[in-house]
Amino acid sequence: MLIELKNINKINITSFQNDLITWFQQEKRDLPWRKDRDPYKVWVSEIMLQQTRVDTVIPYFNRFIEWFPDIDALAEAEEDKVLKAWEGLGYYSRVRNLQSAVREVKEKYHGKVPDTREEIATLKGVGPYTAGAILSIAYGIPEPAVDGNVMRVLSRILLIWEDIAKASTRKVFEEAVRKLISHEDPSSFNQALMELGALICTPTSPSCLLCPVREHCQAFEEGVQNELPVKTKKTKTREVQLAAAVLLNEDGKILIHKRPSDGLLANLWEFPNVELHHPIQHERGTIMDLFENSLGLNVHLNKVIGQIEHVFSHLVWKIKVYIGTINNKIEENSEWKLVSTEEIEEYAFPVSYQKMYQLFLKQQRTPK
DNA sequence: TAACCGTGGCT
DNA sequence: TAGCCAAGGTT
Repeated sequence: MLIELKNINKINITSFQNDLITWFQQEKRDLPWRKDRDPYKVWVSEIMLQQTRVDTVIPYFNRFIEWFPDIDALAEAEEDKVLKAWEGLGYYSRVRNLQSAVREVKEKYHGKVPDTREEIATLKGVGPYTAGAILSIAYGIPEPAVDGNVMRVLSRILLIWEDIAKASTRKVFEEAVRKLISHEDPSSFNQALMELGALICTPTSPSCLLCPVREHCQAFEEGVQNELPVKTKKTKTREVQLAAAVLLNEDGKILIHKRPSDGLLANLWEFPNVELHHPIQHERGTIMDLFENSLGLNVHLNKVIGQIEHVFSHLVWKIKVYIGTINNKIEENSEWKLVSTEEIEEYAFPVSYQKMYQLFLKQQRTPK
């Protein structure tokens, strides 16, 4: 760590801070979470922005703040409505953790978001980056907020060759930021590093000729900006075969199921489905048996209406989609619901099952 | 440490 | 197109 950071001595820190912050003040994007420094809104935006693009987040952020304008509103909301607000954003545990943490802030901290790293970092879903982001942006405290942008930018400026895919590497950059950060304007400094990474110092083909801190950049000086940062490749995804069905009862209502409260897509809704472990199970009759065993209901699968391939970050679902019927009377409870096509809009589904529902609607429009 | 946890845009 | 990538956190 010390060996890497010797390159900090080559930086004129005051000049670097000034060039970076001046550029940021002139060029920063007008984003909805930059309208004020409300710690709650900063917090919501930082959670949404985790592994998610700015353009994707903007409409979600606006609607989320409209539905849940403050800590009280989110603390008191139904989880199903909170998940509906997050529908399509991905990484759904983020918002369940956020609501849990907001409730803790309401009860334990009288509704005020903590302003120390020790306290804020204990909140669910608030890791080292998010803690630093809230502390610096909402409270003006000079704490590092090291995300992928910051590691990319500083790896180039300081010529740091450590693998940023390794979790332990983040500490190297936090130490660097602690030495570089402006104590006059920590908020602008941290945001400027990220903004620079997003707009200028991009992963591929960085716009060095437009860069406000080019003269401080050791990678540019050596012509190796395209070799940084060092990031090892991830392992490839595994494949899961599923059969899923839109099942209608005698009244034309659709059977839906709430997923378990942990693991993939936790607490989101889905259509009944079974995993196909062996090739032999791909016969329709066998799949019907699997459904009946899994649901404890008399199921008839009418026909296949399509095939869906859905890619997650670490696995691929290949879903054979059926339309079918159920004869038995079903007891609705917290886990199983029979819903009309109007009522279904109130439930949060992952994108894979939204695609499946679109297949069903298309089938309804063009019967036989 | 490395796997898990989503989605959509880009090359 | 298939892989890479984006303001990470949890286990």
